[in-house]
Amino acid sequence: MQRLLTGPDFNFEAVIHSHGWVQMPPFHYDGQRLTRVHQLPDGRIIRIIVQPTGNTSRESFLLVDAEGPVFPTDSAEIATAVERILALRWDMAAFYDLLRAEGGYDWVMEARAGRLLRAPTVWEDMVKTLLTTNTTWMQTKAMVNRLMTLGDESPFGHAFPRPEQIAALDVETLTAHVKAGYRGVYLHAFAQQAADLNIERWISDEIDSETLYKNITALKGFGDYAAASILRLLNHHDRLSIDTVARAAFAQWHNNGETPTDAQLHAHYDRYGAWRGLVLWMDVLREG
DNA sequence: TTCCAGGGGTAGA
DNA sequence: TCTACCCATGGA
Repeated sequence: MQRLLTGPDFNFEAVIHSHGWVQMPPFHYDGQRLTRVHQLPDGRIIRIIVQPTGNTSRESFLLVDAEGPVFPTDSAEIATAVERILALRWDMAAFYDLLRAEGGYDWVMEARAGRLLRAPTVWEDMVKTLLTTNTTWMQTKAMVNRLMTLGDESPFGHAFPRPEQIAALDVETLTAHVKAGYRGVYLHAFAQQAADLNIERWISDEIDSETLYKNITALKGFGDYAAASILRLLNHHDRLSIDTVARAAFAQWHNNGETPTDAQLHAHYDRYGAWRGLVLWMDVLREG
């Protein structure tokens, strides 16, 4: 058990429900505790358990526990994973300053929204994003659930499969097992390239958004929507992830119910500069 | 049966 | 750069 400092502008519930990842393994949320089946670098599989201190959602500490073959020397690795998962180290001050100046987004500051739930690896976030393209959310979850069975087993369930495990399968087997449809070849090709591309380094602040965009869209199956979505999880918000959800949100809040063109979306959100993508996502998350 | 979903690749202009 | 067409899957 360890305690992690979150800072004052952190809301556990807001991060948990910042998008759909919480609905898919290896995440699980029971309403109080976020758990995640986590594979350590040496292959051991543990379950990480995170909950805010007390029963409120705005405490400044998180309680982090782990089950399974855990050693005291794992605490740093676990803390790093949790910081990554909950975007603990994101500084939201500039974002909130912008929204205060712009007006109309008081709920974002009240909810301490803006941080996004992420996997501990770029690989997992990119694979899941690929499986959101041109399909329903229900099918995305089904594909991810089937994909999970290709990862190593543990008493807590499967760990998310590693790139080499996906790459080791032949494309036909992978596609049939996941029922990934035409995405199967993209998934397999990505798995084969992931290590050489050193994608885990893409989390680094040292790589600019434009370079990351070019690297991501160079991969088959990752277009503008997917790249912007992945960049958002990498804390780069200067691109709009335009999909049916974004169009529906814009139609509801800004366009009298009419589906906007991409040009309309760009015209509206460009004023938010480096934060435009996250502002759009706040409109998606906004409730009545 | 047809449409389409948290889109993207490709050929042809 | 822009458009038309194609892509597996499965719920509505």
